[in-house]
Amino acid sequence: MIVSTKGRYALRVMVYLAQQPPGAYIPLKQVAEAEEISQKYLEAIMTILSKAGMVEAVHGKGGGYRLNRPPEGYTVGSILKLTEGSLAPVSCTAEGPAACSRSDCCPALPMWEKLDRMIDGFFESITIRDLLTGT
Amino acid sequence: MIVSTKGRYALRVMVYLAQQPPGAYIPLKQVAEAEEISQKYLEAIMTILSKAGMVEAVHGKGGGYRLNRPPEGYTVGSILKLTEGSLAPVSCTAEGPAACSRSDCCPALPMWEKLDRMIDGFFESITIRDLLTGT
DNA sequence: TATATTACCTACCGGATAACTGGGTAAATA
DNA sequence: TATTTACCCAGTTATCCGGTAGGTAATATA
Repeated sequence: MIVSTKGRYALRVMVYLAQQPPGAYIPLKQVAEAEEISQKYLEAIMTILSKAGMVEAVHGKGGGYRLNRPPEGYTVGSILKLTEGSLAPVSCTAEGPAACSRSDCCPALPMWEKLDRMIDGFFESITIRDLLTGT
Repeated sequence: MIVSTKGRYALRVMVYLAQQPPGAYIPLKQVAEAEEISQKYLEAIMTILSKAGMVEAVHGKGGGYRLNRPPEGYTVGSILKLTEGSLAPVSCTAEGPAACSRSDCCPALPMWEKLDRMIDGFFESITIRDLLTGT
């Protein structure tokens, strides 16, 4: 599976936050209830997004999360890469120490690389705004 | 991971068989050694391909496997779908009892469906011959 | 007929990962 | 000071991937 619930939950939260009054901080509890997602599980996901600067977090009463850019400022790819780690559909295209030992003679490698680029281009061409408007 | 070693091994075996003398039956042992793949693991994969009519199998001495079509008669997609079961990058596009309960209001569903079609089209447009010739 | 060679079948196993859950601590407000 | 929130860490359960072990059935050759 190329995209787990982790990444899909992250997208749903971003879309939900984009639909809230501008500037308002939304507590996680509200998001979890509205989206019917385990609050505990969401905590881990939101912390990733927060640390990466995708959302703004405020502790304490009246706090919560909010977007710090307009919805078109987030590509789907940027969010998925954060939460999923990678969008690569196969391990064959890994470089460095994890590289495949047959990469220099593998007849399928060019295909995997092409697929990699295609998927990356696909997700980078879509923003949270596109998801909102159904474009 | 959208394509596991199972599917990748299957592709490598098909490419290997395509490179052998036409009509010859190749024992699995030879394939496993040449491709450095666990023979036992390959057995399970080849049985799938054989049952689906992708290769011809002959028992006993002098037996083995061979292709029953020219290399361009096999799409990469047809082989991967067999061994992987599905090429879907997310479970969101599943239908029937496994369908997502939020499918009627999910803002991301159209995106997943589009990705599904894109990946399917990609793999169906490539044949074993393309892998052989590097086209 | 006996033996070697091959495909095929069933069952099992260890490790990794996904998807949570529980129990805290730290920061901010009322 | 009490409450509300984000954040941190450790465990848990189930699933699946990749592989192994030990057989049986089919075919050829001596």
